[in-house]
Parts: sequence; C-alpha cells; structure tokens
Amino acid sequence: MAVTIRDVAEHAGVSVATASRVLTGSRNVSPVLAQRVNDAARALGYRHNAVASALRRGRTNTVGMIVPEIENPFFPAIVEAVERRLQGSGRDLFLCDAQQDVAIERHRARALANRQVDGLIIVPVSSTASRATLVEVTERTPVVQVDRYVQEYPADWVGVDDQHGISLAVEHVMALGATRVAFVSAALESSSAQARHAGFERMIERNGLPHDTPRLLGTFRAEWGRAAAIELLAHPPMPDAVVCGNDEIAVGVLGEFRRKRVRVPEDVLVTGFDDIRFAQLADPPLTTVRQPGDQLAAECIRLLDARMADRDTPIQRVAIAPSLVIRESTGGSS
Amino acid sequence: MAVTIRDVAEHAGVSVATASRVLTGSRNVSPVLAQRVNDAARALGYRHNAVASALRRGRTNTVGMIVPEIENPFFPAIVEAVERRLQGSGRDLFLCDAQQDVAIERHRARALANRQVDGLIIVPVSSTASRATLVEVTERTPVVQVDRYVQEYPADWVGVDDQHGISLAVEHVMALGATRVAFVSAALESSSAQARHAGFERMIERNGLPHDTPRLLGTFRAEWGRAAAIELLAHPPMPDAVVCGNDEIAVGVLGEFRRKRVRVPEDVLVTGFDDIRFAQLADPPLTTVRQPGDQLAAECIRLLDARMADRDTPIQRVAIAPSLVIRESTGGSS
DNA sequence: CGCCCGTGGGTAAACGTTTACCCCTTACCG
DNA sequence: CGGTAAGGGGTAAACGTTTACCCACGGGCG
Repeated sequence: MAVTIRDVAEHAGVSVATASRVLTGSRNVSPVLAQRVNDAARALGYRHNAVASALRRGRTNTVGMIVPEIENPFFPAIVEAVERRLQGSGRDLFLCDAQQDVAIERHRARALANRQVDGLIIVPVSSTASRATLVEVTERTPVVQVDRYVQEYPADWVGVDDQHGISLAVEHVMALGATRVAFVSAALESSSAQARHAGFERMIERNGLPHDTPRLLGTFRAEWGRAAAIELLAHPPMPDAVVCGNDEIAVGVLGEFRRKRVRVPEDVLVTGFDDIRFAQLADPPLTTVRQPGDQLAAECIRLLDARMADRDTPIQRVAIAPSLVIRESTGGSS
Repeated sequence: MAVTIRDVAEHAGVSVATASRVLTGSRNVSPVLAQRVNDAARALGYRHNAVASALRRGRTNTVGMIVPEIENPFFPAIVEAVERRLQGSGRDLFLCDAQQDVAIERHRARALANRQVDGLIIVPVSSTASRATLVEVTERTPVVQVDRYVQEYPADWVGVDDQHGISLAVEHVMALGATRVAFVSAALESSSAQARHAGFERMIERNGLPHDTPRLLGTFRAEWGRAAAIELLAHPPMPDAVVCGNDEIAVGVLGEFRRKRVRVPEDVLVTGFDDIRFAQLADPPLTTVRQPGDQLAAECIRLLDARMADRDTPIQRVAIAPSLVIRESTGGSS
C-alpha cells in the first residue's frame, strides 16, 4: 500500500495528529517536530490522500464545471477565464462535457456532486430538460449557471444580455441600410437560443421591418450555418443581412456564401455572436457581438463564493451588457 | 447531515451490509429486501457518497485527462472522442487544462492523482519539463500520453506519426512544383513541434531542396501564424509554399496573406496539420494532415485499460499514420 | 439421519484524514 | 506561591462505504 500519514508520523517519532497538523498547517507545531515531519514525508515519498481528507472534512477544494459541448470554442474560452480566476484561491477545476445530452449532463452533474465538489459551474444544455438536474444538484452543492439558464432559475446565473446583444447587431445592419434581415440560429432549446431569437423578433417588430424574412433554426454549429446558407440561396430574394445566433453559424454561412460567390458585405451583411477567436480570422472578418469572457468568469466565481459562504442567499441573476465588434463582414469599422 | 446508507438500512429494516449490497449490486439479495432497500433509498433521497466509496475501494471509476491548452481546438476534439469511447464503460472523465504551464500541469496531475482517478490521460506540455510530473504520477496511477510525449517515455504513448505527416505535406507541395518551402511552427518545446520540425528538415535534406528558406518557430496559435506571415512578407523572396505546424497557425497565415492580397494557392501554397473543424471553413479551405481523432481515442483507452489490468506491462508506443486532406489552399483536389 | 454445501443475512473492521478533547508544561500575574 | 492561561502534544472518534468473516438455515445426498 501507499505510504500514509501514519507512516510519516511513526518515522518522525510523533503522533499522527502532529503529523497532520504539520502537513496541513492547521495548528502551530514546534519547529523541530515540524522539520522532522517534513523530512519524514519527503523521505518516504508521502502523498496526501485527497479522498480521505475529503471524507473527513467534507470539502475538496475543487470546483466542477459542465459545458454543453466542448467543441464549441466559446465554451473553452469561458473555461479558460474561469480557470484563471480560480488560480488565485488554489482550487482545482474539473471540467466535464455534456455532449449536448441532458442524460449525460445529469450523469456528470451527479458524478461531480458525489465527489463532493465545493461548487458547480454549469452551462445547462436545455432550458427545460436540464431543470431537474439543476434542482437536484442545487440541494447538494452551490451552483452557478453561466451563459445559459434553466427555467425559473433554481440557481444563480451570470451571462450576457442576449436580447440586447442581438438588438445591437440588428440596429447595426439597419443603420447600414438593411431592411430585409434574416436570422440563422439554433433551435429554441437553450435559453440563449430563446433569448437571441426573442431579441431578434422584438427588433423586427419595433422597427417595422418586413416579417417575411427567413428564420432558420438548427444548431449552434458551422455545419448548420452552411446548410442554412444553402437554404437562403435556394429561396430568393436574398435578405440584405443575415444575423446569426453565434459565430460558428456565421462562419459556416460565410463559408457557403464564399463558395457560391455571394459577396460579403457587398451583396449581404453577416453578423455573429460571441466573438470567438476565429471570428477575426474568418473571411471576411466577422462583425459580432462580443461576450466579455473575463467579466463573466469573474462574476461567476463571485457568485459561487457568495453562495458557498451562505447557502441561503437569495438567488441572483447578473446580466452583463455585450458590445458590438464591427469588422469587414458588415463593411468594417466606420 | 446528508442521508447515509446507514439511514437507508435502518429505514428498510436491514443491515448496512445488505443495503450496500443492494445499492451496489455486489451480491445477491432476496428480492423482497432489495425492494425495501430501494424504496427506502428513494424515500429518503439517498445519494451515494463517492468519496467514502473511493476511500474504501481504492477505485473511483473516473479517468482524468490533462490537455496543454483547451483553447486549441485540436484538444477538445480529442477529448470528445475519448469521452465517447469512455461512455461504454460507465466511467467519468474529468478534464483539466494546464494552460501551457508545467507548474499548473503538475498541480493538476497531482490533484487528479490525489483524487485516486483510476487512470490519467495526458498531453504533456513540454517534452522535457513535463517529465518529472509524468514520472511522479506514473508510479501512482496508470498513465497514457496522447499526441505529445515526454523524453524517454515513462508511460505509454499513442499519437500520430508526425514526421510522416509533415513529409506528406512536403511531398504534396513538391509534387505541385514548389521548391522553396518555408516552415512555420511552434518552438521545439513539445514533442510534436520537435517531430514535425525534424520531419520537415529531413524532407528538405532528402529531396535536395534549398536550405535557405525560412523556418519560423513560435507558438501553435493563429496569432503566431499571422506574425510569421508578416515576417515572410517582410523578407522576400516569398517561398513557393508554407508548411505549417498546425491548422491554427495556417489559418493565421491565410488570414494575413488575404489581408495583404497574397493569393493562395496562386502565389503561394499553404498546408496545415490536425484537420480541425475550421480547416475546411478557412479561406481558402485548408489542405492539411489529418489526425484520426477517433482512432487515437480508441487506442488510448485500449492502452489505459491494458495498463490498469497489469501495471507491469511493458511500455508501448502506438504511432498511427496520418493522411493528407487536399483542399483549395494547395489548389484543391486533383 | 448426519453431513456438506450453497444462499442470504449480519457484525464489525477496515480505508486515511482531521479534529474534538484532554493533558502537561511553562509563563505570567496578583 | 497559588492560580490561570496559553501553547504544544497525544488519543481516539469520527467521516460513509465496502467487504472479510461469521452464522443460520435448508436442501440434497450418501
């Protein structure tokens, strides 16, 4: 078996209590004994058993995070930001991928909760089907939702004001003279898809733009953007602008337009959402609604810590205003 | 406190042993008692405490994975594939991001090992500086390296034959008439950067191509590709082809070339490596060396399981032959 | 009828830490 | 000099499961 704290104590000629106190720094120990313990630990190659520690203390110094699909580059960006935020407090982040499947999501959430993570950060797959998982896990551990949320908010949320974000995009293309504006986004499964769609419809309504432009709802993936572009081209007249639900979709749309020799921005304007790294590398570089990842992460950790400090704090929602990043896909910076 | 198996047993009127046996299915229990236990568990809202279980059993049904940086889309793709492979055996995957920092990598590796993961899959940050971490963690838990490896192989490895991959790219551009071939890749920190560089030099040598073409080594990121392209343009003559160390770099190169009105493939050929999702969405779509993610993942899990079954199995290295995917950045499919 | 074996149940001892509680020594103060 | 407090050390009881070991019972077989 591996070397335990008991072996260390024995080797150092002290009690396990003293060894533990030295190793965790939980109480003052005379320097001479401390030295002996540390030497013994090093000599024996002692490794802290986090499982035993977690069982006894009920805490793990670990935060869990679940994202709907790790292949969507927006999520790694958030993960990165969260990770950096967590760095300071010495906690580890364990990440799980739900693969767009609420059953897997539930499984992962339980796995993390069963491991006694001190907190859980989750981007729920579905605004409805993920709810049960959220409710279940919320009664066991502090939870913060990021980006997406679940109906009726069983837990804190931090994200961007999606409706406002989309309205920035629509206003922008309107200002450039577009009146026929199409919308390509994901099916109304997640809260962000819903909010972005609602924001779009509200802008169309409020500004008296024509209603008969296409609304194509699929997934948040480039493949769908490509398919949607084919659809748009198949049913003239072409819109003046295509507002996309995220950057991946927009990149797919751009790719298909390029292939079909539809010129962007001359023939049609295209906008995205998120401002992923590839947005500026797209051809043409993509005008998009930027999500401030660092702020989201900071807010997220703040909420998590607050809830860890007091489980009964009222549920909070933090919506951060996104900003528009203008690039060539709508004609470039003015 | 939370409800324990003791509460369940009491409520069902059986011993904890029986309750445990029902809940884990470790031994036959008469149907009537089993029913009572299950009912009690449901009624009380019993949740398995994985920490206690792990402490007692020494296993966790969990696999840990560490990638150098989650923002490089190649890694999420591998993670996805591994995750799908793991699905079948009911194990959970906990992912960690090393943020390109061997200190963080070591911290994460220890965190996972301390949590008693049953195995660890790692893409080491550095071929030299990650070695100590690998050695340390290898004596505690089965480890498989993917994609990159560490000097002298303290653990199994599965990856692609990088040298061969690069030679496919070089041969391809040579076949298209290129003689002056430049190489843009990452600093020789990781094994993949080293192998790809070595493969490139070997091809130049073997085919008697001019030696005075640029070798620009930076990072595996698009920003670097962009910077390298600027460098290439600043020092004529332009090469006939630019072979890149990965797709991200290539996308950056393409972006900068487009901005400077350098035509690809007419003026210069460009190739990548990995075949990430965006490779085909780039402008022009990118000719690249494809890494077969599913095969890598399958092989990886196979190696891990083999090592879990027998810790003393000799160390294995599995190199899979990559294939060339020809797209417009070198003139398109012939 | 006696023995053996298989089945299903319980008791209690682990797993490795942390920490409540207790004790002893020493120093300080009135 | 007695009393008290503080500091540093040890003992042992948790934390919640799993499982080795034991026991009782019943059926089959010689």
